[in-house]
Amino acid sequence: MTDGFHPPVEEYLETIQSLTEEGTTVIQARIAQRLGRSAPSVSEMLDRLTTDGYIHRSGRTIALTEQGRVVADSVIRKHRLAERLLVDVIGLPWHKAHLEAGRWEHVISDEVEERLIELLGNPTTCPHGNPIPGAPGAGGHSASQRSLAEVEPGETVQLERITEEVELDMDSLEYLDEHGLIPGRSARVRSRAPDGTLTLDVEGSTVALGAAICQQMFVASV
Amino acid sequence: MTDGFHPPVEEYLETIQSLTEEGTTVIQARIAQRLGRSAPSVSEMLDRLTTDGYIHRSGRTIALTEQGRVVADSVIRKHRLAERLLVDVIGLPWHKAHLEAGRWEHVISDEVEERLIELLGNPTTCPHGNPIPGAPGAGGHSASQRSLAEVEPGETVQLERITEEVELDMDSLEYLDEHGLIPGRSARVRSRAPDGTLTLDVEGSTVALGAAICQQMFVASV
DNA sequence: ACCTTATGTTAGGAAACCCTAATAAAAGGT
DNA sequence: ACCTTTTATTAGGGTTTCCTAACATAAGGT
Repeated sequence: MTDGFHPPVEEYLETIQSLTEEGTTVIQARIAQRLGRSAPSVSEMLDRLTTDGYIHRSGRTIALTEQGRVVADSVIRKHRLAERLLVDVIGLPWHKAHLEAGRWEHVISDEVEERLIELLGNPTTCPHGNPIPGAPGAGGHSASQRSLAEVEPGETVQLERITEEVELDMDSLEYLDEHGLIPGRSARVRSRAPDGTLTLDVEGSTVALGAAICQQMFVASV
Repeated sequence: MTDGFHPPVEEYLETIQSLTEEGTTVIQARIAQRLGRSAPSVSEMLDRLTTDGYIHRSGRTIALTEQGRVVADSVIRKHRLAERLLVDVIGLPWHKAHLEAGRWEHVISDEVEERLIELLGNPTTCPHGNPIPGAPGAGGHSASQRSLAEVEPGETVQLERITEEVELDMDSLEYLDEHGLIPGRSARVRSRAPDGTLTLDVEGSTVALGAAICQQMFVASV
C-alpha cells in the first residue's frame, strides 16, 4: 500500500478515465471488456478501489474520486509522453508505441516526467493526437473536431486524433501508418459506401476505411 | 509462464549475474542481502528458478544456466541502456539513474533496446562505467583496472567504474557526483589514512573517501 | 571437541490478482 | 407481462511473491 508500484490498480483507473473521456457510461462490464478481465475479477478490484478511495459508485455507474483522477491523469500523462519519446526520439514505429508505452507508463517517475516534458518541448498531444493531461490548451479536444464518419464526400479534412479504441488494434494502426493517415495529414473524402465505408485520397494514393474505424478517427476542417 | 513479464524473477537472475561478475560466491544469503528479502523467500524462489531451468546449484553455490544467463544479460543490458538514455538524453541527474532504470529494465522490449543502441551510438558502458552486455570490447572489465583502494599516494589515476554495490547508495553517489568523481575523470591520490580512507584531488578540489567505497571504485593508470 | 555464527529449510500464513460455475437482479424488446 | 440479454455478485479456487517462527545443519574459530 506504500510502495507506489501497482500496475493493475493503475490500469483500472486509467481505463475508467479513458472510458469517461470517450463519453461511454462507465460500468463494470465495460471495464471487463476493455481490459479483458472476467466479471468477478473486475467486481473484486472495484471493491478494493472503492475501499481505497479511488472510485465511487452511483447505481452501476462508476466515477473516479479526486484521488483516483489524479492517479489516472498521471498514468495517462506518462503514457502519452512515453509515446512521444518512443516515436520522436527513439524512433519506434508509430503503431508500436502504444503497446510499449502501456508498460512504461507504470515505471516513469514524476521527476523523469518533468524532464520528458522539457526534452519534448511541452507537447500537447501524443502521436495519435490524444491530449496530454495538464498540457496547456489540451484540457479536452477542440470543439471543431468531429468524427471522420460524419464527413461528406468531397470535403477535405485534416486528421487530428485517433481514439484509444483503435490504438489497441495494431493491425489497423499499421495500415493507417502505411497509408500516411497520421495526425496532421490532410485527406479528401472521395466517397461513402452504403455500409459507411469511406474511400479517401491521402498523399496521392487512395485508402478505404471501414465504418467502425472512421467513427474512432477525429478530424478538423481544413 | 508465457506472459513475459516477471519482474521478481528478472530481479533474482540479474542479482545472481551481478554478484557473479563482482566475484562474490553466490549463495542464498548473499542474494537475500542484496535484494532485501527474507531467507525463506529466497529459498522458495530459487526452487522455482531451478525447476524452471534458470539456475542450478552445486552445494550452496548458485550459478545461472545458459537460459538464465540470457535473461540476466538481457535485463542488465536494458538497465544500462536505460541509464544512458536517462542521463545522456533525458537529463536525469546521474545519481538518480540507477533507481529509475531498475524499474525500466523490466518493461523495455527487444525492439526498443535495438533502437536505443542506435540512438546512443553503440555505448559500451553505463554512466557508472559498467559494461553493457553484448557491446563490442565490453565482455569483462579491461585488465588494467584495479580498485582505487590499491592505489598508492602520489599516483594519478582515471576513474573507470563504480560497482552496483555503490549504485544502490544514492547518498554516496550524489556525493561523488557533486565532487566530479564520475567515470572518465582523473584524480590524484593525495594520502591514505590508517583506516584506508583516501584523500583525493579532483578538479582542483579535495575529496575524502572511506575505505569501503574505495574498494568499489575501479581506476586505470593515466 | 565445542560453541557460535552463518546458512538453509519447514510450516503456516497473508495479500494481490486472476479464474470458472452458479445465481441473482436489472434492462430491453416484443 | 414475459422472455432474453446484460450485468453484477457469491462461492470456491489457484498462482506468485512475500513474511515470521522454529528448526536443522554446516563452517569456523579456539
